[in-house]
Amino acid sequence: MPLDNRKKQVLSAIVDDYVSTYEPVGSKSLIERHNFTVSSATLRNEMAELERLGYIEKPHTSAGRIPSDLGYREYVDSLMRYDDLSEGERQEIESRILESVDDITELIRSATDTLSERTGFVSLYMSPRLHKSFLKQLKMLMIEPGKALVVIVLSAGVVKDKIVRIPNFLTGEQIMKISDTVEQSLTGKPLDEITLVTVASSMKDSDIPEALLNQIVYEAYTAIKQADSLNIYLEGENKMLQLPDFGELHKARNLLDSLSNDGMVAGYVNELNPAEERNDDSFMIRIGQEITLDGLQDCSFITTTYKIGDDITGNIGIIGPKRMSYSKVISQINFVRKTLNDKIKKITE
Amino acid sequence: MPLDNRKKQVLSAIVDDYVSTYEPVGSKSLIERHNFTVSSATLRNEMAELERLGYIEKPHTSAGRIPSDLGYREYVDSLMRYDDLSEGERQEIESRILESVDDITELIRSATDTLSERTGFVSLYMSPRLHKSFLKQLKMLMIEPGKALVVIVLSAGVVKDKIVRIPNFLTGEQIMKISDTVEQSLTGKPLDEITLVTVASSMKDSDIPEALLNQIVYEAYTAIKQADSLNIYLEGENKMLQLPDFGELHKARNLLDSLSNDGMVAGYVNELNPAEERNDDSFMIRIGQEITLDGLQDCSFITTTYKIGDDITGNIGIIGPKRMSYSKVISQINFVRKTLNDKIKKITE
DNA sequence: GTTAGCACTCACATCATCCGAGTGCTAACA
DNA sequence: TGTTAGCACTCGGATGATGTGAGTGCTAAC
Repeated sequence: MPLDNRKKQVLSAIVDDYVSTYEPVGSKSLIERHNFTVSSATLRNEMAELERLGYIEKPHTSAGRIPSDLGYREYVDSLMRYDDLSEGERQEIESRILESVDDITELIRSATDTLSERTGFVSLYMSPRLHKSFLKQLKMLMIEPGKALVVIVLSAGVVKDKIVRIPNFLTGEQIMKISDTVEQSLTGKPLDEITLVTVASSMKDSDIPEALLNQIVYEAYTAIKQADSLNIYLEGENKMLQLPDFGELHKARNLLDSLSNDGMVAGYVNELNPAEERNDDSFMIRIGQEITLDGLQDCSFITTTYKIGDDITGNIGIIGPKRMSYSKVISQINFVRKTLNDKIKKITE
Repeated sequence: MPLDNRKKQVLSAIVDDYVSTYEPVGSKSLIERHNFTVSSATLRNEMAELERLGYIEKPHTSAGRIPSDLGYREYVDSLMRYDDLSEGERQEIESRILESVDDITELIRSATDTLSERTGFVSLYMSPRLHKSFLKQLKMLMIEPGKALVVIVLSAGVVKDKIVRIPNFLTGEQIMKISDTVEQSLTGKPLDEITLVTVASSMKDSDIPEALLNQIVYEAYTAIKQADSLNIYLEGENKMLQLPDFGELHKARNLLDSLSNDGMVAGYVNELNPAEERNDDSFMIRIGQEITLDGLQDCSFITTTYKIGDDITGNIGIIGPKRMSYSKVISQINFVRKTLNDKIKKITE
């Protein structure tokens, strides 16, 4: 049963007030701040009803109401109006995100830092998911006997490398030859189609004794696979301590302990990415109890997608208190994403 | 004027008690916990004297005494006894520090993580200082027109790379030739002797028009210099919130805000490294007000040095509350450093 | 030089009290 | 039937008085 119009107004007003004051809002202060044409008594009735429906709740009997997770959800899904950034804000963001650097990672990181600075919350990015990207080059460079550097160039100019062990007696020329062979047979293949078998079979005509190749094959394979590993970068954890939401020490502890487990957070953010083909402009939003990560039930996740070329995507977003100004934050993320994508495009031509 | 024996005992006992209880220690509880042969009244006299000399202080009139920074300093310099780690502890540390990986950075990081886990404090490492290391290889790899990867191999097998812009029309062969030329003239040079002029002059006999080389020269030079940039890695910030020392929110905020400024901390830790040639076993210890970094005056820094080969050093250590068990922490750091150095040696042969 | 004794200090915990913003409910009103 | 005024009630939080106890410095005697 959808909410009637006045209930929507009331809920929206409660969320707005609570977000800006961080105090439970009562019927009387609601009247004072907003242009309701009815009396506080009527609002009390509406509020009682909204509470019965689960959209708002009371911290205790004699206090005002605060939005429940369901209330925030309703607000985000259908009540809030999107803010537009001012020209000044846009310029600030644009100038803050570095583009001079040729390293895409630096670029993404600066976008993430910008997000944290502008929202005052934790921001994050996930490293690009490369399994859809294809191999453009693979070189092996002898570093010293027994040690080589594998350099992998992927579509959109993403470069990864890894030091690997090789048999001690292999010479630089042999390594080059091997790497050329492997490169030739793998070039153009998407990363997720490259398996240990693919790599091995690419070398079966080599004049290096097969038994000796195993180690190299394996190392080259792990180097390729490692390029596709999932990393997360978090920025601005300390800023969360400024928020009243985490003003009690045990809450702050909980929060930071949870966030310090990078792997868990990365896994969760990754899960949020739904169906492969989707609208890039959309946001993944998780509020309060919707979050299945221990210790982050007072938070909300808002993430979206950035793109490198056509095949490679990653996530960028924020983790903030669920009591946040969703419209403001979303419009910030939206513009940062847009700017980031533009600048990535510029760099990768 | 050095402290007489009994004063040393008293100070030492006060530090020990305060560290373990986090409560100001009074004359009576001092008698109870330690085998003093004198009465509490005598201790009170000694304590009044120690206070006059600046080694201990009172939080307020009717409380016990706590060590001052000077008191901790005296304790660290001449009163404490070094702990030995148990066999079990040693084994735990040794097994916790990865050695399977060929990446030295991973190895150092795991040592740092171990430190944080075992002390419950923030641990840190500084990236290796490479200016003393010498260039062993320099390769430029064409990635796509206008873009190349510069790979630098330094002594002790340290590898760095950077993507650089190159003139669009240069071919892969030309790049290889250029990089061979540069490599030939720079190999064996310590990093801090490589300047823009050195790099440029290495190419003056090349058959590429000089004007066009400028960009490459500059990029190669920055790639080399960037390899020597100073990075810091901090681990375990969240653990500090568990400590009573930062049990008040504003203190916790202060602490985390200060620690979040990586650059400041890195600069400070770097400063702590004194004269170039020094005993590697030594520790840099800074206590409370001795620390010139804003917001960290309730902390102590304890850092030491790790080595990669003969030319390359870096720092590893902890930042904890100044009220810490110095002997325990130092022995942990000491053993971690030792283990780390051993494993680095094993990896680099 | 050491010690027992004692008056004094002061942070902290406990408890009682008060205040006020907010609620639900009832009865009257449009 | 929906709206409103009025009212009794709730309860968290602020305020203030009080008591407790660990600790101190000082003095005088050993």
